[in-house]
Amino acid sequence: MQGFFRHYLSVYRPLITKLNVLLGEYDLSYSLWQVIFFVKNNGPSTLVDISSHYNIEKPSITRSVHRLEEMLLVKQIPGKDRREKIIELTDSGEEIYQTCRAKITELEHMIMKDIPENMLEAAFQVFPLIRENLNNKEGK
Amino acid sequence: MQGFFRHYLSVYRPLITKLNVLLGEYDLSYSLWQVIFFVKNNGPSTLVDISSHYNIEKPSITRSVHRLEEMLLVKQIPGKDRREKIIELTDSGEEIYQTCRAKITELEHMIMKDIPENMLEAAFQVFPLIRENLNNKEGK
DNA sequence: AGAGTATAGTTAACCTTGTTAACAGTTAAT
DNA sequence: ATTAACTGTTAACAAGGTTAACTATACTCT
Repeated sequence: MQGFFRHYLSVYRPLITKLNVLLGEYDLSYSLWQVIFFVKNNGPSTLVDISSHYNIEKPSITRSVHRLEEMLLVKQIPGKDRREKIIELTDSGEEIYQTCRAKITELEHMIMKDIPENMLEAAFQVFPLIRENLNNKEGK
Repeated sequence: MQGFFRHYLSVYRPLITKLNVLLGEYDLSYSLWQVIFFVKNNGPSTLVDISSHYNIEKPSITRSVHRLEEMLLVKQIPGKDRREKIIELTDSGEEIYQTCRAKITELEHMIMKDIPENMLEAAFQVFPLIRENLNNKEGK
């Protein structure tokens, strides 16, 4: 099983490139998409929510959110704690989410074409386990 | 099987971070390691060899190779075509290859701990197939 | 043999996306 | 009431990719 990382990583650049081309049509990139995706699927969120979920430092999230605000895909809503900035998708944010989501799913299908179901299944399940192990090592 | 990309990508940052910490002990990073790895496993190579294997543009490879030369891990050897720059590992390059290779394999084992063999096997086989599909879409 | 074309590598300028450090404003704790 | 902790922002930086333009060398082909 030597070479696991190498095999894993060799997929990364072609994949992220394709995703960025796809999202680029809507002036998005995967890093922006991640924010949209999170807010859509977790409801109104603070920057810390997003930051800690993806393990990305706050300044990076600040930047992404600012861009999404400029693009009017995301807006701030009032909250009790006035330190926090709570954001949610705007209507056009929702729209673009649906569109991109569909396109990404389509791409997923194309990429998994002709690959046996059971293999994909197994791979699919492996990722969370690996991430678990990666995190555990962290705390050790 | 929706969410395949997301699951895949959620592993990337923790993994590459760990690798970069590991390699950082030897003043390397994964991008430099890729060059060392390629040259070790493919014998003396030109920058174009490396560039086209990883689908990374030449200037990026130029930069990496220059760094490795400064670190004396890689050296140029004479070739017939005087446009080409053919490089191979130096002795200390070989040494550091062996060391890092061992460390990476060790990390691989730790990360795959307690994950059923058959799942890993399947995942392992899936990566090349996915890359294939990604590339085919390219040419279409 | 010479003109034009193709290829290898380099340099410079730039972009994206991450990081740290320092700070302001707000809330919580003692 | 002070002090401590937390949220978000800004600024400066780093890694690692890109494109465009260039030099030097090799190849092609009448």
